[in-house]
Amino acid sequence: MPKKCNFIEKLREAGLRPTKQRLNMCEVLFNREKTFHFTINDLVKMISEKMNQKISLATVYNTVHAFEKKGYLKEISIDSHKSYFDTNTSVHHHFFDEETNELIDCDENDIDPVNIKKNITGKKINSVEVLIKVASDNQNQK
Amino acid sequence: MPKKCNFIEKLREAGLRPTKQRLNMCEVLFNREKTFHFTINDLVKMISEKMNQKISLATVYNTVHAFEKKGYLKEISIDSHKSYFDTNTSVHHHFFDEETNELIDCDENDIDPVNIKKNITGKKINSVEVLIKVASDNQNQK
DNA sequence: AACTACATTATAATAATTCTAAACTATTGA
DNA sequence: TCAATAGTTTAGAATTATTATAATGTAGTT
Repeated sequence: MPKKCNFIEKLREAGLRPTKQRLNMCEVLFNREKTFHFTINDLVKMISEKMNQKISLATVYNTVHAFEKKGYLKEISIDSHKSYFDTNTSVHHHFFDEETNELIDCDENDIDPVNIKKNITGKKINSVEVLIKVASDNQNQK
Repeated sequence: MPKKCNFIEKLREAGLRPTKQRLNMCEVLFNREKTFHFTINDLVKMISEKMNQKISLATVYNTVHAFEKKGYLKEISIDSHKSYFDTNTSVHHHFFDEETNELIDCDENDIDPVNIKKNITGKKINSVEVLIKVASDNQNQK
């Protein structure tokens, strides 16, 4: 688990000034065992609760976008109304539970690599993302 | 290519009343050789141009959502700011050109089926979608 | 310490989408 | 055929999510 000083480094390396607000956000986002998914709304709540300190909504948007640009966060878009960010920025896929609105990481071992046989001419592939939408299986209860 | 009467049937079968507006939208969306992708904005423009007739924005939203619910359209979400609809509702994947903002169907032969080895317990898979983000390959020019 | 560039903030502005309630229209059945 | 009714369309208001603005504040540099 990284300490505060590591976040200062982390921000500096990305060319971002280590401000109070950014360090608070780093604490909330990265000072934990497991990576997780959140919406901007979730995050604003988490910051004000955990840090017990006010933060401007604009700052949260700015900082999330700065972090995304620097590769500290990844956006996962489900549909036009559901957009999440992921603190796990490695290449991995997702399950999305359409009933609970829960986004769940897909373990690398649970899915075979996606094999693209033919790409578009003159283009390079930047990313390949699989989204598996699931819901409860009620066949048994019927 | 379906004729107007087919659209009346199509709508009725889905439990939607064949109104003038919905038939116009069917013309614009489904009376063509190839399936295509559009945003709500695109569609509003297309209707007013092609049909030479005014349509309320609210109606376009309502109708697109009704069509989506009935399986006539599928939403493809790229990120929180880019949401497309697809008149091709079959299971297929997409390329997204990050430079031109163009969404391109991935031919079935160009990608191997995605093999999910382990699903979440108690859940059934509703859909599996792959999104391949591409950009121009400038390595040669460098 | 003072300067400069960048950040934060509250608020305003914008954009996308949904709601509302009145007017309209397709369907049903007398 | 015509009235009843249930669903639909509409303009505009309301809502929500996000971004812009401009004043104030802060980090890094000299």
